[in-house]
Amino acid sequence: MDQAVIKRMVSVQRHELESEITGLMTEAVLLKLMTSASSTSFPVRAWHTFRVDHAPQCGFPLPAMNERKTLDERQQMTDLERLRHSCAHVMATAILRIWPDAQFAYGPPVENGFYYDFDMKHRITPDDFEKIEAEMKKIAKENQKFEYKAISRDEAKAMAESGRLGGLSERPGNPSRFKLDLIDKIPEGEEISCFQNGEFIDLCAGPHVGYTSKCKNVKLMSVSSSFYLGDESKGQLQRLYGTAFENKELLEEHLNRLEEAKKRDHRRLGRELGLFHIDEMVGQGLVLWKPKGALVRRALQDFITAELDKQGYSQVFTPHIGKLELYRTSGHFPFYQESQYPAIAERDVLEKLADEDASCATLVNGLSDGTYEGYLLKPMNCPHHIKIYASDHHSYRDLPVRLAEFGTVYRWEQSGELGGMTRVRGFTQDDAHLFCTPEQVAQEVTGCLDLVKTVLKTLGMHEYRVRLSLRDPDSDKYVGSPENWDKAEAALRDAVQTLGVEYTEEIGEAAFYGPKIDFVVKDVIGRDWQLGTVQVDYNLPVRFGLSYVGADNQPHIPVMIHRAPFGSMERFTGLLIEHFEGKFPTWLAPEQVRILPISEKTLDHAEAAAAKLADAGVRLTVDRTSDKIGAKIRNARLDRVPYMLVIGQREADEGTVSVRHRDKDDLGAKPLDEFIAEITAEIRSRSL
RNA sequence: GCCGGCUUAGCUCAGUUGGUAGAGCAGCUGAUUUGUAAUCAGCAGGUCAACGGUUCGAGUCCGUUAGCCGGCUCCA
Repeated sequence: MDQAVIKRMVSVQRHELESEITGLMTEAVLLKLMTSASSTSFPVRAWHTFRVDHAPQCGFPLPAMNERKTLDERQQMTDLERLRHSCAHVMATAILRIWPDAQFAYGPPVENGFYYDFDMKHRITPDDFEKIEAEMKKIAKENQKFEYKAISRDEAKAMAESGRLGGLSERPGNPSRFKLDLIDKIPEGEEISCFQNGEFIDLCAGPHVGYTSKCKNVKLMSVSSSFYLGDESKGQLQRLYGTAFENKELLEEHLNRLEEAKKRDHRRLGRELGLFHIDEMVGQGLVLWKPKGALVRRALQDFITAELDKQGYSQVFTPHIGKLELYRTSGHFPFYQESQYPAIAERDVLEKLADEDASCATLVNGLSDGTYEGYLLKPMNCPHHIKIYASDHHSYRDLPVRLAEFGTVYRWEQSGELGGMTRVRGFTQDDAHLFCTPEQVAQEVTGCLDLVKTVLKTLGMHEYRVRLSLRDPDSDKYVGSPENWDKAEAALRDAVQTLGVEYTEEIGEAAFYGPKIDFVVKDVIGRDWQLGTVQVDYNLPVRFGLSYVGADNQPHIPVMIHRAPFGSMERFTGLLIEHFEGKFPTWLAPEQVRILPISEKTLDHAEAAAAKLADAGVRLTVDRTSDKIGAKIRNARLDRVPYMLVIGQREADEGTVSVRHRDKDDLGAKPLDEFIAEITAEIRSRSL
């Protein structure tokens, strides 16, 4: 184990021993922590898992590439995947014809196409695409046959050594180092197969289409970098992405869809609709909610707040910072320093160190090991909520205690990770922590899941998947008793089954302190984003020495549930913008009605109608420009305003408004009062 | 953080082989008072991301930095 890691572990364990909560920790946990400094697997993996799984804002982990699928599994490709995988071979052939030094690693089909990872001297840029595509089309025209061959391990190695595997048989080059490694990864006794098309032979389990002529409807999409087998230490490869379809029409349809998708990108719509802004001078990943975006957020928060009131939550407010001591106790400091904004040292400390001419390192180390005290921008809300719980004595009769807050947290995400509203450095979680008895866990989790489901249903978001993350019984990285784990997992499984949606159970994906359920949705360019999450936690209550008095008049440790139905307001709103293409349902729309007077002559009537609508709580504006009615309608539609009310002389005389919906065109004239009744009902019911 | 690409007016983009910046939309002003997706005219708007270099001369070539975009890694 890395010396530095051991050192940090020991320091935290010492700290834990010294802290008053230690006495309340279970013997099992303590023993595990004490013995773990010499163990090779527990602490690092446990902390790693904590780090990966605990945050409500999580992406979805990529499938482990080094987990070798069996031959059978690999050969279960759909026809389209088979075609795309074959295109990857054609692409490799083309690249080798142009740059014979290319070394190929791994080239699977993926959701919307295929890629191949390779290493070579020349750096591919989009300018090269045309050339490569032309060569690929030539290869398709040559109509090479894909030929399967089973070869012995020695043969395979010999071919790779001479550079003929994943290289050009006619122009043997250096050893194919990735292929050599991949051969070693094939279990002894398993068949080693390769496929040859024309001059190109590749180590490959297949399957492939019959001939390269099938591979003519291809398009190279983008080039990027990757690591061999996803391992940073193994050097950087170039990854060239392409897509392919059975025919030209399907390919073009796909490309058109991508163009359409770009138009609903929340970064673009956010700017066009004036919803949010991210300013270089404020800081990367720090979202400024503009007035219209703020209205959307307020509507969402009002919605959640109403649901929480129904379900017996208590809303709380906590500060944006807390003492380092708080995060030393929770365990987040100093382990996550690299993903936190640097700590804020106390003024006295700074003055003292300045007098001593101390170095920055002295300050940083002192803050890390607790010599000096300071504050941290909160990276999560749990510790603050825990302290609210701990500030009162609790009987089992009081539980569950449900503390909710729209809590803003700050995390120093890597700069390359930031983007739009979906991955940011400051975000507000619609967070809550439930403290309950072990017996109450199942019921509380069900309640949380119902809330997530209600939220997603109300917003018409049906395209999500649910992941139940369980522990790996063969691993020793989890804290808590197996009985508690069984209970927690059973409770989560029962709960997720009542959801009535499909879910996947993923062994080994649990947090080290407990299992969890995540809701994952896709953005317009197909990336997975975790939104809602429900997590069961047996660990933090122990670390903070939480307790309640049970029916037996003895102290017991409560179970904590972390949950956030939106995940974060920023991410959720970003995905919502894309989901609705900016056409928010009326209850969410920042501008619900725009009144369009035909001319200035009816402006007074328009203003009178506006006053009545505003009285009824409708968000509206009046278009006072001297544009013609056609232009006013066009502008309102571009702004995605749900309802337009046209008021001309006719309407003024009759006391009506001509209603136009952004999607349904002219709905005809009706009395203003009737429209007000209809739209307020629509808003109240949060109808889609 | 890593690899690659990009950065010209508020937005979308032109700008030949280096010869000191253009359009459309938006904005502003004026005219127009209009019946269901763009009325007309004028005006204004730029240290060509920043800094440094090569050159008689740099938006254009080279370097550094920042930001953005796509991946990778990461996401307590």
